[in-house]
Amino acid sequence: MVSIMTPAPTTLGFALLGLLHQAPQSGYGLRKVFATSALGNYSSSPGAIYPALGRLSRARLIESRVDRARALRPRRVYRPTPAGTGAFRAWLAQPVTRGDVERRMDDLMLRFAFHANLDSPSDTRRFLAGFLREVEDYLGDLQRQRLAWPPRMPPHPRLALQAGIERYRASARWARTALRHFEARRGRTR
Amino acid sequence: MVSIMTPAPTTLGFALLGLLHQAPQSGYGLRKVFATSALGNYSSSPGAIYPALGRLSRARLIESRVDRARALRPRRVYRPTPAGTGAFRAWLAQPVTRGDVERRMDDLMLRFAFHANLDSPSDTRRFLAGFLREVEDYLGDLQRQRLAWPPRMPPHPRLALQAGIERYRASARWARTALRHFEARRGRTR
DNA sequence: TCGCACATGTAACGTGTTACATGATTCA
DNA sequence: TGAATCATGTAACACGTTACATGTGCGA
Repeated sequence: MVSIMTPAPTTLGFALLGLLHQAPQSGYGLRKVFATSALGNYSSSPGAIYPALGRLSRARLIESRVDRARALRPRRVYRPTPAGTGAFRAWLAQPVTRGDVERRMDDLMLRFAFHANLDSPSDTRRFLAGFLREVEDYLGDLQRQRLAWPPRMPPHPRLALQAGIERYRASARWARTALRHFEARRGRTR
Repeated sequence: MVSIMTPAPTTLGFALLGLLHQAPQSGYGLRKVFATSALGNYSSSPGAIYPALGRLSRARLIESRVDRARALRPRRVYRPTPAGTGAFRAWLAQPVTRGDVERRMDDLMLRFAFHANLDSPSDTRRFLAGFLREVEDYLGDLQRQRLAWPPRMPPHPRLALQAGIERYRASARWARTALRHFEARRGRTR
């Protein structure tokens, strides 16, 4: 449960929280993960990471201790608190909204990737089913827009719309495949 | 030519500039366009639009006059200046970068759509060729990442990567089709 | 008369970006 | 000796979001 009165973390905050669920780490370690892994879309700049860690700390979602293993170069190592684990799980289990698929596709894929930490196939299926529903919905709207397009206009805007349609079609196909993957595993999860 | 010392407009600024090239409009009119058309991803909130118009004005990229057609309800109507037209064209003709395809796909599609205003098939071809090159480049990286993935990991992150790959594949296919469209028109443009 | 569309703005707030600051350790 | 890496942070800045403020004209 997130304690009331603290604003919800941003996507960057949840990404950090998720990484800390895989292994407690220092700010510098987290920066390296962002700089090298496919999460590279998210900034690894210290001006983003350290304040975000500070906010998570103040919200009591993570806690830190100073690691003096090598005495002269101490690192501050962060780990999630129980409240942080709760907030993280709640974030993962959030229903997929129309706004998410319209504007926050990257966030959605991040959330999906972190379902690996949750290890709850039913939540993953719910996520994928919701994702597919919203994508198909939006796709319908886009296609209706294309049909309603005034003819005899320059081709560029229509082509730009078409690009979007094809990207969302690819997402829908992906979701159907992924859903089959997790349907197949239904009932026989460790 | 953009006068030196004024910072470059944001994407929202260029979007406004582009719309004003189609027809001079008031802030309210522009807001409606954002609220109703497929540009809906960009915010139509007054707190974004009006300050952006103010910045464009200060940079002398647009100018405004007060329309008193119906006297008691005046509107401030904006139109691009010659400098604004120059900046807009320069924005459209900018080469597509790796960073653009990685993180600013929406901006790219907006730019592509506004090529309709430019009406220069060679610029459009250059844009599409650059776009295709960078997308294929990035796709190569993503696919190498997938191959290098440590086996025996939970499937979620790999599937998230796969989703990205398929979206970019769709973009590459789209670009090839669009490029053929403009190649076909080569030489016989009005 | 009520509420909606027209029309333009400002203020507070949070966040990310860029750039800077600091200092130790390791390796060529 | 000097550069790169380890490690943590701060400050200035611009931007978008949300919410608020203000007032007219028009149709039900």
